[in-house]
Amino acid sequence: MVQKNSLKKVIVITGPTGVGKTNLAIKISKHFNAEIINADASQMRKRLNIGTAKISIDEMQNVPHHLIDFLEPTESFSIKDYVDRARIIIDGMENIPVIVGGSGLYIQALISTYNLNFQPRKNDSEFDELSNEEVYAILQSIDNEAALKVHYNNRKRVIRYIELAREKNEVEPIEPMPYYDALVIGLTKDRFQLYEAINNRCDKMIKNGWLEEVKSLANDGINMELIKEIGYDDLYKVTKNELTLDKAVNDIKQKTRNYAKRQLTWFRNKMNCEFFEINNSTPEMAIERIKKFLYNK
RNA sequence: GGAGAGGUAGCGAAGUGGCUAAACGCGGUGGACUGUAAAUCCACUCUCUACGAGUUCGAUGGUUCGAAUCCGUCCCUCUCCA
Repeated sequence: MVQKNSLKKVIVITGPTGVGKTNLAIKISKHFNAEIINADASQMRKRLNIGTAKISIDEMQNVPHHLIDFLEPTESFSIKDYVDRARIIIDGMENIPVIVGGSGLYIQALISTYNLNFQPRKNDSEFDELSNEEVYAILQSIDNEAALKVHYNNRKRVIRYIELAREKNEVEPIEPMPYYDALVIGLTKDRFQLYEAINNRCDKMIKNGWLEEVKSLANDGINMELIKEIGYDDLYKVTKNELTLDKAVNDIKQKTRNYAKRQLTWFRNKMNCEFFEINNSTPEMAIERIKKFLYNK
């Protein structure tokens, strides 16, 4: 059993999209002379700048940033890749690591001992001809316990559970435990205000040239269908005159709001967050809390 | 002023005498989720003291054992003609 106080201390700043993570992270990092490790899957990708609200070099204010802007737009990447790279960076870091982002699963996998020794997801077509119910029946027959955890319509997860079940005997189980001593700060905001912020930010992104960003990607032959980040496909359709800009913008706002809600569900139920309501708390309060966590004072 | 069409739950939209508290879609809310996670999926959504009860389908008055559905009157919206 690893003693908790022997684990490396890390700060995590998470929260739904548009809540103001970046801003707070910079303030905190400057105060503690910390370094930021990005935990936002979308912001890892190069050239998806405006649409993912990626921090600019200026905004970084000389705070070192890691694992941001390093993947090709459609390059495949997984949680395991992320965890491996992030841990190398964090474990070798002299300064305080501040993990910032909204990809809950990535954060969870990074700060705890997720079992990532299984084979990655395959792209096999074994199940192509089968209905959801039929695929689910296969899972039931080989691992009924796993089957009870998914809905048969959640095809992606059902298939993944089949893959895991087939490997189960070859992979050593790992107890879920903390990997770092993490203080997880979850930023929240009144729902209505959060949605307004998302809407406004989306309008701003369009003004800042998001559509041009999309055009440039498409012009360079990037397969736009492989970009699953919210908005890119909608705007691509606008460039092809398949959708009006107005409609696209509305759809994007809608999808982003839905996404923020899903994130909140995750933070509430899957992560051990200390929530900071952004209207009722100041960066100074967060800094005080972090001081207490780091230096026990 | 005349002729037509229509007013259904937050929105769009079915329903045209009992099986309707009212299909379906959207939105909203809650939830699941250990390898593409800005993904994938599920549930709930008139009200309440909630395995039961109470109020709904523009308003109002009727017909009927029974109406969102049939009839009268009124109000409002849209299109066309003046």
